[in-house]
This record gives sequence, C-alpha cells and structure tokens, in this order.
Amino acid sequence: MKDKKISLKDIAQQAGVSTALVSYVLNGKEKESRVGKEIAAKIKEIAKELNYQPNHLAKSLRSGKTHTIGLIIADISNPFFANIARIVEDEAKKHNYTVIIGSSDEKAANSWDLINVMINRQVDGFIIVSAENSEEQVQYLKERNLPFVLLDRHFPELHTDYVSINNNKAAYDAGTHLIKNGYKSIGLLAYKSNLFHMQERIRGYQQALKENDIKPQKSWLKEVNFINIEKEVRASIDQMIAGKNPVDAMIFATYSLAVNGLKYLNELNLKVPTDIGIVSFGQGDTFDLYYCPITYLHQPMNDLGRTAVEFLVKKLQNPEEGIKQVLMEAKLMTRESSQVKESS
Amino acid sequence: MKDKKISLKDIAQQAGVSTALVSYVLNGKEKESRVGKEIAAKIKEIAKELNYQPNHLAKSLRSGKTHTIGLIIADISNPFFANIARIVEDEAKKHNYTVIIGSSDEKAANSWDLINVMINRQVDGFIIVSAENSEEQVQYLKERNLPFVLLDRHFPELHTDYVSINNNKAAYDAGTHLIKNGYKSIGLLAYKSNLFHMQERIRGYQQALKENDIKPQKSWLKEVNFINIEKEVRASIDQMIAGKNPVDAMIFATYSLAVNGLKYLNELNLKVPTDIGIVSFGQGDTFDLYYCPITYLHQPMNDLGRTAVEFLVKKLQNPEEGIKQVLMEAKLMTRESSQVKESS
DNA sequence: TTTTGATGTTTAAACGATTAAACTTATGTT
DNA sequence: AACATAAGTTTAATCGTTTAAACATCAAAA
Repeated sequence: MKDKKISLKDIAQQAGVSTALVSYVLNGKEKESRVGKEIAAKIKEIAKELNYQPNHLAKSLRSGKTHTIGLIIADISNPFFANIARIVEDEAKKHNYTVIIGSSDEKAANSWDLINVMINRQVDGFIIVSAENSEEQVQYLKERNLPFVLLDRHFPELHTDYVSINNNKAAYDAGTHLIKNGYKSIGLLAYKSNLFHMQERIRGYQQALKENDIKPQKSWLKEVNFINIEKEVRASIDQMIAGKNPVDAMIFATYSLAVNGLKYLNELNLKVPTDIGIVSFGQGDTFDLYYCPITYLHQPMNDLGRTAVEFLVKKLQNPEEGIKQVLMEAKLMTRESSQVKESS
Repeated sequence: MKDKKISLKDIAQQAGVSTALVSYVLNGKEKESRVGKEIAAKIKEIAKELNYQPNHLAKSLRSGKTHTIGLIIADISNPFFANIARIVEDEAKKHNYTVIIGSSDEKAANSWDLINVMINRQVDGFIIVSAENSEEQVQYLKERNLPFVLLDRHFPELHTDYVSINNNKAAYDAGTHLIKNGYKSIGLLAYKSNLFHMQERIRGYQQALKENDIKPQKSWLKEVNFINIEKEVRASIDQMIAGKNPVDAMIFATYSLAVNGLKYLNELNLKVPTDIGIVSFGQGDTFDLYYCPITYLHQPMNDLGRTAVEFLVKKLQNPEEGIKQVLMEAKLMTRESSQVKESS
C-alpha cells in the first residue's frame, strides 16, 4: 500500500490507451468525445482501483482557475469575524470552492501582503473585510479586474460589490431604545477610525440623541485606538462616568470594546443596569453569561456570509454580472442590561 | 494599468533572452549559472517594473512542493481551537508556509473528506486535531508516508509525532485543588468519547478522588454527546445536583461544556462558588466576565501551536527526522470559583 | 469503386516554471 | 596553430492535465 501518486498517465498505461481518453472519460465527456463504451468502463474501473486523485495544481495551471476564494478578515481573534469566516467557508464548500483565510489585524499593510500572497496563489476571487485606509487596495483589485466582494465594511465613495449592515440605523435603534427606557445620559464607546461603518454608528447614535432633544456631551463620545485597547477603554470609561454629566448608559460599538468595557465595569463595581445601562454591537457567549444578560444588536452573520459568497460565485461564473450592494438590518435583542430605568 | 499576468516569458522577451536566464536570476542563482552582470541587472529591473509575481501553481507542479500545510481541527467554533489555528497560521507564515484550515466538527467522516481534499491540493504535510475514531486515517497517512503531526490529541497505540497536554495530570490537579479547598463531592462533566485525552481527564479526576479517600459516586461522572450538548448538559447537571449525594463542586472537561453548564447554573440560580465550586478546562473571555471569575486549566496554546509547526517543518525539510512526542503541562489558574469553602 | 460520414483514438501544444545538458564564443596555454 | 578551459546563453524535457486537431477504420451511400 505504498502507493505513489497516480496520474492520468498511469491509468492510460494500464488501460493501453492515451491520456486523452482517460481525461475525457474521467471528466464525463465520453459522449461528446465518442469514447468506446468498453474502454470507458475499463478506464473508470482502473481509476477506482488505483484510487486516482487528480492533481489540482496541474488542473489549475491549465484552466487558470483554482476554485479558491481568498478571504481577508480584519481580526480573526474577534469571534464575530471568526464566525463569519466559518460561514463563508461552509458556504463556499457548497459551491465547491476552497477558502484561504488571512487576518489583517486591522492593518492596511498586512492586507496588502495578504492580497499579494493570494494573488500569486492564484485565487479566483476575494471576499474582504477591509482595514482602515485600504481604499487603494480595493481600487487596485478593481483595476486589475480581479473579482471581489466587500463584507461588513465598505467605502461609499467606491463603486464596488458589498454586503454590509445598516450601521446608522442600528446605532440609532440602540440609542432610541435606551432613551425610551428612561436613560438620559448615553455614551458611545467606539473605535477611532475613519471607516465608514464606524462613522455611521457614531452618526446614528448622535441622531438618536438629537431627535430626543438630548444635548450631546463631549465626554460621552469616546473613540479609542485598536492597539492597546485595554488601557484606552479604561481611560475612556473613567471620563464618561466622571464630571458633572456622567453617563447612565453606554453603547459599545464593537464586541471587543464590550468585553474590555464590561471587565472594567466589574472592577469598578458598577452594577448593570442599575448604575449603568448597556447596549452593545457584536455578539458572543459573554453576553449570555454576564451576571446581567447584555442587550445587543444581532447582526445576521449567516446572511452576510452566505450572500457575500453568493455574489462572488455569481461573478466568477459570469464576469459580466453587474455590481451588487446590500445593506442588511441588525436586530436589537433586548435583555436586562437595558431594562426600564427605575426612577431614582 | 490593466496589467495581464506577467510570466517569465514576458520578461525574457523584453530582455531579449531565454526564460532560463530569467529564472536563474530571479532565483538568485546568477553566480552558479554564471549569468552576465549587465543582463542580470536588466532582468531584475524589468521584473520589478512589470511587477512580476511568480506563478505558484507552476512552481509547485514542477517541484512537487506547495509550501502549504493542511490544518485539520476538531471544531472551529471552539475558541480554543480557533486560537490554535491562528497561532499555527502565524507560525507557519514565519517559516514561509501557507495554511489551509478545515474543521471536522468532531466527525471522522468529515476529516476523511478534508484529508482527501488537502491531499489533492498537494499540501506538503498535515497538522491534525483528531476526531474520534479516526485512527485509520492516521494510519493511512503513515502508510502513504505523508508527513503529519497530531496536535492536542493523540493515540497512544499509534507511534506518531504529537504535541499534546498531560491531561491526566491536569485533571488530577483540578480535583486535588478542589479537595484541598474543602469540597467533598466533586463531579466531572465530560464528553462521551473514547479519545485518549478525554479518558485521561476522567482517569486523572478519579485518581484525585481515590488518593483522598473520597468514594466516587456514579452520579458525579457524566459524559454527554457532542451533538445536542445543550440538552444533555442540563440533564447531567440535574442529576449531579439531585439525589442524596449531590456535588458541591464540578469540573468541566472542556470550554464548551463550561459555557453551557454555567448558563444552566445561572438559570437554576445556583451561586458559584457558595452553592457549587467550579474548575474548567479551556479558556476564554467568559471565564473572566462571569460574575465569579472561573478557575481554569491554562493550556499553553502558543507552545502547542508553535511546537507542532516546528516539528512538521523539520520533518518536511528532512524526512528522515525521527518521531517526536511532547506532553506539555497545563497550569491551574486559581480564581474565585474554587475558593476555600466556608464550613457550613 | 470511390466518396462521405460516423465512430473511435492518438498527437501534440499549452499552462508557467525549473534545470541538466548542449551549444557558442572568447580567452589563455603550449 | 592547435587545443583546453572558462564564460555566457539557449534548448528541451519535465511536472499533470486539457483539448483542438489530426488521424485511422469501417460502413453505408453514390
């Protein structure tokens, strides 16, 4: 059983025919190529017997198609993206595509590298959760005519395929919900980023305040850097709860901000929701297991991932396919962390 | 800027030489192959100018090496494995390898599929977190002489490379720790599995009881099926806390068991650690954010992943390399969930 | 009997890179 | 002048597959 690699040639030899016939038969082109019936049967049998596995490299080299999708996500350690990755993988498999995953860790330079690695691994197309300041990369893919779909984040000034969330609406909903439940001083902890989705969250939050005639305070809106998030989250929360206009509720703009924030609130011995109401973007076990279940915005990950793959596969099958853009709605899952505030 | 794919031939044409020279120069073999200095310079310049990216498929087809590692993990939705995957990826990148990841979801059939897919994608070698009953797959790889390293789980009866944890010791430590802290009736919630690592955890737990003259009760040791874990965890816990010998502490044999278990304890309104002490395998944010920080066994993920890659790469570079096996120690991280029991 | 058509099979180029071997000049040695 | 050696470059095979085109064989039609 020390089988060496079996190639078309081996089968051809055993069957006493040329490799062309074997190729035809094994690709189900017996009809079009009028291969003799007995020969065809014989070839199939030998192939099975030798457990022939075609060499993908050779196939791809010939066809120019690798049936591989390059998935670049912003941060693999974030369960939201990890899940998305998994969904994309599963969905791609259904369409007979393999996925190569890479994480840019939110750095544009890294995603450049990944794009190049993937290009010369000959991926057929890309699905990308863009890092900040990576517009030129998207532009580059467009110019080289490489098929891609942006996922979860997009650049409104670029005309590309994308599948994302209506973040403005989501943040607006979060804010409105808290206000309705009696919270009056609502903070937002976001990432410092010029990415559109983050800006939209900020705008949605601001609009919720405005429409309810709440005067926004500078100390309520904090933006922290992705790197050394831990320290900055602490500092930001300190500022939000200090001063003469402390917040009585806060919105976390991402899951990782929430995890860090909740840890710190624990340390400060602030009780949710009595001391401070909470709504967060993202989702994870943590939100269920926190002593007080956290209200969060449920992003339809399955739909996001599935649709992104679908768009890309369609485009791969027919490059003339037009540009497709979707904004999906996040759904507010109301839990105890934002329950109606007892009038104090 | 609508550059089509650039090949060696294109460069050769521009430079007015044969592809051979271009290949030599671009692979740094100018010296051995005595390429003219000016020509070499010219070739390099043209290559840069055209932004030449070698075609990996062609390279691999020729060399028989893809510089790709196939990583098969048991369950990508488990953060422990997701993290391991990430570490393996990073480490592989350092050695200039790309990683293809697949999740078997703990099913042997799936991992067979993955192995086949990866084989005909011509991976150079495998790193595998084995699913139950996949011994024959490991055997198969051995027979076909395909390089691989088992990670986190291994089969003691098979003579293979592996990097795992000393699970016996870890479970023993967990049990002993609880006993020392005054708990008397200690349960273990494990997976129903004949995988060695799980059996070892059970044995370690049992030995801890035995050495402390605690008579093990049948209702204390529960094994649940991976599929519909949620229901079975509930049922198991119900049984553990019922009867005339209810547990006053329990050990979760994996992270996912812990997440499900803790959720249920919440629902039951059982307080940790007063009503029930907890120690768990695995790690994750949840353990920090639970109202009572959870004592857990810290598995050296970085070392595990790094070492697995290292073993594999060594073997790829020198197939004669001998079999390497390592058992690493898990470290008990003591937190409040297992603190000294107040005498009641 | 030649032609036409259908049927079945092989040949050979192509995909892009690597590399041993062959070839061509030029230079130095006797 | 004759030859050996060095320096620089090209040729061609190879990896495993696909596929258009060429080729061969035979039966039926003209």
